Amino acid sequence: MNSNSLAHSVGLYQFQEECLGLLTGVLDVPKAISYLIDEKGKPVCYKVHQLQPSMHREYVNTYHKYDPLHPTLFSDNDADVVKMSDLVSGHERSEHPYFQEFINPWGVRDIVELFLRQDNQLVAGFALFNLANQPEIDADYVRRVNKLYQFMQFSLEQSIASPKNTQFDSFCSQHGLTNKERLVVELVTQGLPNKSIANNLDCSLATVKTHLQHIFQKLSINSKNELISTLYQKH
Amino acid sequence: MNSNSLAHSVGLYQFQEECLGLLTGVLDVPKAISYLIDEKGKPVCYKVHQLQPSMHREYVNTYHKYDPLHPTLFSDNDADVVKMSDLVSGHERSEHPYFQEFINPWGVRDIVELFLRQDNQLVAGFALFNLANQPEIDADYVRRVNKLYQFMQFSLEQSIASPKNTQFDSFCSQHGLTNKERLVVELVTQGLPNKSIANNLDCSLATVKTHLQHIFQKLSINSKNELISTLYQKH
DNA sequence: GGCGTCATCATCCTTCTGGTTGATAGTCGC
DNA sequence: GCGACTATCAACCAGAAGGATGATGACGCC
Repeated sequence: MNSNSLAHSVGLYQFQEECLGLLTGVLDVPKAISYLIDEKGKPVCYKVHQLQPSMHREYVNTYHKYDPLHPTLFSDNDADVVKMSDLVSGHERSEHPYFQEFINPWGVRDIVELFLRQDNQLVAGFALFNLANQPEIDADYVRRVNKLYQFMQFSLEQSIASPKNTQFDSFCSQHGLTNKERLVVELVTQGLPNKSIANNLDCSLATVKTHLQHIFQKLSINSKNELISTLYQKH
Repeated sequence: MNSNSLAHSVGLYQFQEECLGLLTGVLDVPKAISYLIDEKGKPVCYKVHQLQPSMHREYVNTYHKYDPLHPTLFSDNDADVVKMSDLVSGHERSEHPYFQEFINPWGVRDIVELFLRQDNQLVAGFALFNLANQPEIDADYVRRVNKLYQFMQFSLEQSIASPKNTQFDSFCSQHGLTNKERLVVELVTQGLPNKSIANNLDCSLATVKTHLQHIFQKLSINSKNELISTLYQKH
């Protein structure tokens, strides 16, 4: 277990939700989506804001591989707030199937993507949509997004170092939980049923159950209920 | 800040600065001021944003004692975001020296004050000014302030360790749980399966399940997992 | 007395969980 | 390369939990 990925599961799930609420609550955002990024760089735990499920499905099934804002493209640099229109030429915009078949038909003019990092590694992303029937994204909007981003990143860094999370961390290390197992624990503490956990992690129910089995064994417990209560009683 | 309050507010100083930056960066705020609140309820560690030193001096020397938004007035309730114009009558506004001599001459039309709390105790405040030459504060502005406040408070709770004083009683009363139901909730938080709960309460499994049904209805949840997690996270 | 609430229990049915076994595939260290 | 660990998934089963409905006795209230 390396120190990078250690950071992954620490309270991120709820943090992500709060961030999405902040962005959509403060800015004029008709659609937005956020995700965590697992140890392989894959987006998981999607949370959407007024985004059609069918649009998301199209993206996940097909178009994600053409996404010029896909997190894997930004894992090795230090990009934080990126605007799609700054990256894509007019030619691409009119020619490439990603735009012809996906972005344009859904009425999307532009997207601003935010990347949160821990120890220089991507851990979460947020995509804010700008639609064709809206005012265009201007410099002031970008400035605000940057301000919000700055505070989110600050808050994230604070949270990780906080006693609450170091306790969670040491709890997990104490019992030798792997990264995936930690993430599962976190989702369990949110009160989610296994099916939702599987959806969030984009894996099968069987996998979730196997992870749980291992967690139960490592902690010498028998149920998710016990997991939550032991977790909170230690704190 | 003395050593006492330092212990109380480790990390708050920078947190306050970041919050002020967030508020002034995202909202249209011509002047703002923030402060921490020491153990006696006194504002300390002022940080200003485009606010004239002389105005601040006047306030600190003289007018603070008339301030209808002064933190001491809100320490015993759970006010979070407060607008001056909601508290002050037109009569006061035109008659009272605080307005005649201080607020009005400085061109201030309205003020929105935010109060951050830790363990139900005030720890920091933020005053956002609205000037006479600006658009008036509207509902949307207040909504945005509330969103920002919500995230600030969340971030604070994440960042700073605090003995989780889960007001269990108030939680139960809030949702109108009966005594038996409270008892069931308590046993659920111990991670017990229904059968054990039944044994503990010396009643049948069916009864426990009925109690749980009622609890779930009252809290609008679906499972014991959710029950435990809402209990620990929301309060 | 009648009404509402609370606590109690039962039955029936569906879904979710936990436990087990077994299998594949990738990574890491030696 | 080999073994240990990790992540993934499948199938199966027993038992637990969730949801609906109905019923009974106790209590307090107007």
